[in-house]
Amino acid sequence: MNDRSFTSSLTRNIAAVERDTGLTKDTLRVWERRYGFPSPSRDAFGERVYPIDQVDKLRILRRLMDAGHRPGKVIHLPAEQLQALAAETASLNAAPRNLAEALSEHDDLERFLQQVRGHQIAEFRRGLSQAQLRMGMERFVLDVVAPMTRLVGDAWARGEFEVFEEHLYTESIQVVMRSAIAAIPQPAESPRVLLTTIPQESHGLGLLMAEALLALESCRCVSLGVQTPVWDILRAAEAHEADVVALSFSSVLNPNQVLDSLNELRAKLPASVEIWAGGGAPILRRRPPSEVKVLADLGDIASNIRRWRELHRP
Amino acid sequence: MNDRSFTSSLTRNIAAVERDTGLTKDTLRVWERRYGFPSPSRDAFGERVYPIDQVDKLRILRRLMDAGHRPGKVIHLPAEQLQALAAETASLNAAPRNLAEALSEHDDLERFLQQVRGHQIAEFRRGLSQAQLRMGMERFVLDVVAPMTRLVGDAWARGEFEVFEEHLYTESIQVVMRSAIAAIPQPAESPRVLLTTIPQESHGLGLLMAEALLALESCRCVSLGVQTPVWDILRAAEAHEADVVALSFSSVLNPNQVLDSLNELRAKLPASVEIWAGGGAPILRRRPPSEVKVLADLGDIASNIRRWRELHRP
DNA sequence: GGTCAACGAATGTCCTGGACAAACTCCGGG
DNA sequence: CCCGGAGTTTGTCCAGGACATTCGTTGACC
Repeated sequence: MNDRSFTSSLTRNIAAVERDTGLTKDTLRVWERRYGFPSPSRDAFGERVYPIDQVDKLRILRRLMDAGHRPGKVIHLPAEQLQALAAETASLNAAPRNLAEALSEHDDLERFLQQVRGHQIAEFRRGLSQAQLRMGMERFVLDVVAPMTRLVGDAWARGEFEVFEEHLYTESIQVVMRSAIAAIPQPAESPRVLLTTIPQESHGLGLLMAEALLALESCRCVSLGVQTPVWDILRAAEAHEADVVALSFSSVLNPNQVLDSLNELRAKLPASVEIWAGGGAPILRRRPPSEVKVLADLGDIASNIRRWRELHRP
Repeated sequence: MNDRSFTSSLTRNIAAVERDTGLTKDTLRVWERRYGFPSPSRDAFGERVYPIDQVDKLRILRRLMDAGHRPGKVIHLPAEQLQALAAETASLNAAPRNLAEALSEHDDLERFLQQVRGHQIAEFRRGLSQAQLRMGMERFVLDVVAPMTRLVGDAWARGEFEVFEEHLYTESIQVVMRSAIAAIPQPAESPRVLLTTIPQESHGLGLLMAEALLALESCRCVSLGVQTPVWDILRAAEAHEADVVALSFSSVLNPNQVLDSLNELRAKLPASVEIWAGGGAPILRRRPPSEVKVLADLGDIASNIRRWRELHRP
C-alpha cells in the first residue's frame, strides 16, 4: 500500500516526491515528458526513481512557480542559478522586511536559528520563553516567531534544514507559544473566530500565531488544528456560531486547492460569516478570491478585529 | 473564472471528492471501473461529476476502509447498512475495557464526552484542567486521557463523532496537556528519549501522553511531533544522542508499515539505543517485533524507565 | 501613449485502459 | 493450532492523448 512511500536516503519514488515538493504526480510526469526534467531512472518494476538532488531542485522550482515564474523558462537553469533566483525572489516577496533587516532588528533571530541548526533545543526554548516575556506576546509573535518561521521555511526549501530540524523547530515554537497563550485570560468577547486549515495543509504554526493575536484581542476563538475537510469546517462554523472563519495557507499548497476551498466555503457559509485567509501562499496576493478577506500579514489581524467590531457595534 | 473551482451545492468534481473523502483520484476511478460505484455523470467536457449523496456514501466507505473493511465486500451495500456496519465494527474493536466499564470507573468521562458532543469546549477544557490538578498528572493521563481517547476513537469509527468534533477533542487535550507538561520541572536525567511517529501516523495524543509520563520520571525527552520519515528519525536520534527512541502507533495503521518501520529503525540504529513501541496498533501484540520493546500500555513507561536505569547504573 | 481584443503558446489537470506488486484470504499440511 | 503457499483483491503507477485556462504578444483603436 503506502509502503512505496518509504524510500532510501538517496532516492525518492514519485509519491514521496509529490509529498516533498507539493508537485502532483501528473505534473511531475508531464514536466518530464515536455521538458526532460526531472529525469528519474527506473527501478526493476519500471517505476520512476528520483535522485535526491533532483528533488532538491524540484523544491526550488516549486518555490519559483509560487513566486510567479513559469516552468518552461527556468526549468533548465542550473541549480545554483535557481538558488540565486529563489533567494532574490524571496527577499522581494518578504513584504515589509527582508532577511537582513529582520536579522539586524533582532539579533536574537540569528542566535535562535543557530541553536536550531545546532540542535540545542533546551537553550532554544529557554531563549524563546525569555524573549516572549521580555517583549510581550504581540511583539514576540510579530517580530520573532513570524519572521523566524519564514526564514526556516525558506531555508528548508533551499535544502538547508533537515526534515527533523524543521520538526524540532515547529515543536519548540508550539511548546512556547501554547504555554504563553494559556496564560492569556479569556474574557470571551465577539467575534467568535474558528481557526483551521484545509486537508492539504499540515503546517499549524500560522494558526497558533493567529490564535495568540486573537486571544490578545479578547476574541473567543476555537481552533480545530490542521487539516479539516471543508465539509467539517462548515459544520464546525455552524455548531459554534462562528462570526469569522480564519484559514492559514502556507506557500507549498497547490494554488487551485486554495481557491477551490475558499470558493466552496464562501458559497456555503452564510453571508454574515466572514472568511479570513492568511499565510504565505502567493496565490492569495496574486489572485485574491472575491468575498474573502485576505490578510497580508499577521499585523492585519488586530485592525480587522477593530473593523469587525465597528461594523457590528450594537 | 475557473470552471474547475465551481462546484454547485449538489455535485462535486473529482478533485473536490478527493479533498472531501481522502480517496485519491486513482482510487475513485478504479472503483468506478471495477465495482460500478461511484457512478458519476459527466459534464460538457467529459469530466466526472459526482452527486453529493455518492460523496456522502464514499465518506462512510472511507471510514470502513480505515476500520479494516475491504471495498469489494461493502461497496454495494446501501448507505444505512454501511452506517450500521461502521457502528458494529467499532464496538468489536473496543479493546480490553468497554464503554460501560470505563464510564463507571470515572463518571467524569461521561460528562466530558457529553461536553465534546455538545461543543461546550470552554467547559470541557476547564473540567480537564481541574481534573488534572485534582488527580495529579499521572492518574490524569492514565485514568482520564488515555481511556477517553480510546472512547473517542471508537465513537469516531462508529460514525458518532464528526471529524471536526474529533479535531476539537484533540486540540483541547493538547492545550491542557501541554500546559501541564510545561509546569513539570525538568532536571534532565538519563535516559534521553526521542519521541515521534512514522509518516503514516498523524495521531499525536499518544506522544503527548508518553511525554507527560516521561517528564514525570525526570527524563530528558525530545518530541519531533508526528510524521517523521524514518531516515530523519535516525538523524535526530544521532544528533541528540538518544538512548531511547519511542514511537506511537494507532490502531488505524497498516500492520506491515508498523513492522517495516520498526525493523528498519532497529537495523540502522546502534544496538545501544532502545526502541520502545506503544499505542493501539493490534500488530504490536499479535506479532511483536524482536529487539523492540513493546509497551502494552502507558503504565509500562515508568517501569521501563526503572529497568533502563537499573541496566545503565554507573 | 495607453487600453483592449484576439490569437497562439504554455501549462496543469483530467481522461482511458493496461499492468503489477503488495496485501489479504483461504486452504492444506505439519 | 499455526504456518506457508496459491489465488484474489486492491491501490498505485504508467503511457500518451485531450483540452480548458492562463500567459504573453501583437496589432488596432481611442
